[in-house]
Amino acid sequence: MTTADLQKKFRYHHGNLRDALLSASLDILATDGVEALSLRTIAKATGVSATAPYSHFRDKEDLLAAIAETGFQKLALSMAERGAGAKGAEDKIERLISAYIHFAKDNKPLFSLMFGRELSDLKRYPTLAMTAGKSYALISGALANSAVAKEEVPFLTVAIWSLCHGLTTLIVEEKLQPEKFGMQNLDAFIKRTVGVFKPHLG
Amino acid sequence: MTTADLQKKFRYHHGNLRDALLSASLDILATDGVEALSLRTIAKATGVSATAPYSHFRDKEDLLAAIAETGFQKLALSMAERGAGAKGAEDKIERLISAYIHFAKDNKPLFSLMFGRELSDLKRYPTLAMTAGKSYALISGALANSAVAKEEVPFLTVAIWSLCHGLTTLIVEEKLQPEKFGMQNLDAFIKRTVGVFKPHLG
DNA sequence: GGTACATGTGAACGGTGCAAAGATACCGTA
DNA sequence: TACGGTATCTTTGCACCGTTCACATGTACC
Repeated sequence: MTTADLQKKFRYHHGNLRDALLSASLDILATDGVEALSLRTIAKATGVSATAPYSHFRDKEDLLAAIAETGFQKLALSMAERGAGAKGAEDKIERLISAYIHFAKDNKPLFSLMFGRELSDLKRYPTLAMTAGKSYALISGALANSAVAKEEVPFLTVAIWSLCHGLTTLIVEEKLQPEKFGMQNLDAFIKRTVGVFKPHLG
Repeated sequence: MTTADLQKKFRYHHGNLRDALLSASLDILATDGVEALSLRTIAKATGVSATAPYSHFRDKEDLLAAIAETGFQKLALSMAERGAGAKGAEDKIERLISAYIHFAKDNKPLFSLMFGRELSDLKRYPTLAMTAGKSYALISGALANSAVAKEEVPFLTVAIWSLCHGLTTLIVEEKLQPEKFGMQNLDAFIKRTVGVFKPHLG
């Protein structure tokens, strides 16, 4: 650690408390779940007083929204990456959904925060809503580039998105155990599921 | 109010505090949402001390589980009723899903409690899990009575259930506005959605 | 150099779930 | 009918929570 870092560490102003709080939050979230995310815990983990976060976030929900937003960015990114090398619409949608579900499985608490009831009124966070829309746009885009009729795209997007999201939440919140349905492999199950839409993909 | 009722009201033992607490909880839930459901609020609404509920429930989660269970009963009942007069498997599934979504729309806080993160470990509540399974069994049963091949039933059940649940949560938590997708009528949209599965229903 | 401002601290308030100890009513048994 | 045990309910108190307020402390700019 350089002397500059030390100075930064011990001076009154933190330097970049906002990011430090977000980073600490993500750690706590990943290890101890959403219910362990209290402002006091986060502040303590960042080495700062309990009310310091209020200089950077209007209230707790505001901080959670910022966390959720980074989550939506990661989700959209991982979907985009996974869908990049796809061959054909069906393959692309399979990949997008697979990325979606795997992201949820690998980041359970974060995912449940993103879609939970913690963020009550999304209107308060227009940025968040926009970021969240990216994943949706990926599916919609895949359909638009397929043989599907233009006017069918919105409906099919909603249907596929719903199926994907429902499956994900049911799995993540452990309301559904894939292995109980003879689904040895999650991706095989996804492939089969997307296959349901085959007759509609043109 | 009869004298017996008055005596019951003012005597030390409440009579049936457990049910009274549940009933008060459902009221608070419906009017003020899940986040307003505190043990103190519930107790006060029932006219009883803050810790009285602990004679009937192990902890708060235990009480919430009991509430959720009544919710699952109502849900299964309303699905069964709605699906009773169905003609054919497709019609039946349409009706079941329609009942599911309408129940969620008419009981938003209750629904979000039933499927939220408040009930962390379902293993603690075997009764709840059983009751929750009834709705699932209705869809599964409809498929079993259709022309669908036996070995296809579990997969299709999961797929339809996921689609249904995903659509519902996205609508209820206002992540999706049906009218934005040219869905003037929710039931028309459901009909169209179930239509996706038509080629698979034999 | 001084002043405005952003950023942090500390104490305090009302709310929460919950444990522990005590009071009270009911119920089976003598 | 009297009694003792038990289920039920109250009171008190603790630790934690989000949030507000008055204040302290650095930073930046004229």
